[in-house]
Amino acid sequence: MPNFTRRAIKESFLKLLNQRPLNQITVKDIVEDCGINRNSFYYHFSDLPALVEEIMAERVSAMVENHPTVDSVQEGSDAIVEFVMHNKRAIYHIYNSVSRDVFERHLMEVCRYVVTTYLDGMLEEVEEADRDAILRFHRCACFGSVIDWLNGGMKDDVSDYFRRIRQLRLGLPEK
Amino acid sequence: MPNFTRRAIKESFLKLLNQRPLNQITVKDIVEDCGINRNSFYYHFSDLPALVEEIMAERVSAMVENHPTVDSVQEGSDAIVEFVMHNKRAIYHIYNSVSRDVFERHLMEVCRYVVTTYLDGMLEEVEEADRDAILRFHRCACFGSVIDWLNGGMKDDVSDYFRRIRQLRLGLPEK
DNA sequence: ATCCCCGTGTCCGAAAATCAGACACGGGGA
DNA sequence: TCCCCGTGTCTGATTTTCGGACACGGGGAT
Repeated sequence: MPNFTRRAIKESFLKLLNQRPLNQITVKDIVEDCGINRNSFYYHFSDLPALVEEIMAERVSAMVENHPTVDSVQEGSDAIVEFVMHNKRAIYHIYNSVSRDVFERHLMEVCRYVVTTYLDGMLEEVEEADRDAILRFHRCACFGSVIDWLNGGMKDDVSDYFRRIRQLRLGLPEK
Repeated sequence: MPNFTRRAIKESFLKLLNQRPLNQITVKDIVEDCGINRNSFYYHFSDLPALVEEIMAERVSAMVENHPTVDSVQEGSDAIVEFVMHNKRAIYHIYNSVSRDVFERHLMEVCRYVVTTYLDGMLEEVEEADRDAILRFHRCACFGSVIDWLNGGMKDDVSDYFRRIRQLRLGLPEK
């Protein structure tokens, strides 16, 4: 549980990320913000990209843990919406920066988790190849919705996008 | 700035203090809550009363720093009200425990600061002995208001008490 | 082009903080 | 009375943080 410095570094980073884009945040800024020695930063993280990587991975697993039993695609997408809306500004800065790939990779991982957790049980009688295709379709739909929302200036509520997807039920075999 | 463990101890303590009275909180509870070794607690604080003492003192100075230029008794009492209302449950548990004296001592210090900061300038032509008496009266009035509020079950808004005091202007020489 | 400032990443040894493990003490319940 | 549990203290090992230094490279100024 300890390693409070490690946590303080992350908090300072996210705090700064809510103020300006990532490429305007230096290691020096972070260590000065939480008042620690610069070497202590490098003791915990090899460099700044490593910090970004860890935070992204952390958010994914935290979200998964907060919704351990996703028993409906509603709950699943709610988790994604909650995550995205709560970290709105930080996501904006990460997305519009050199670390876009890191964010997209983890976002895709979240979508994969949510979609497979819910849909897998509904596709038991579907052939393996078809099932993979359907899951991939839904996963990419979730992912793309968030990306679209980001590119659209983050104006609308993301949940609208997901609601539309659920209503369409594209790629789902008729019962 | 560092010493994050020290801060984590305080946060855990206040967290627990929002759940149950102080005499039901042990050192063991605190160290387990923030996941540190028990010795690390004793490294930072000699014992639990010392922790209470430091937190109280800290809140006083924080409040003073947040209102560096109290240019009206309105602002001054607002600071007290804000402090009291924001730490409602914690104050309740501290007040109804063995550490009541610690709380009262620091609360009185807050009132002293607020009252003297504002009233001192208004009492320049008053004699030394009278000025002291007037200041003491107002200081104790602020202090007593909070105590009264605590004893009354913390139901009303404390600001009502202060408003009444300001309206009465007892002990203030007529201009 | 050159200089210079600044952040980076790395190293070192010193200092501080955290740890595990033990001990005696005292209060309170069985 | 015995026993459990939290306390407060100690020791030494380990981890973490620190200050200070270094070379490197990019970018702005001259």
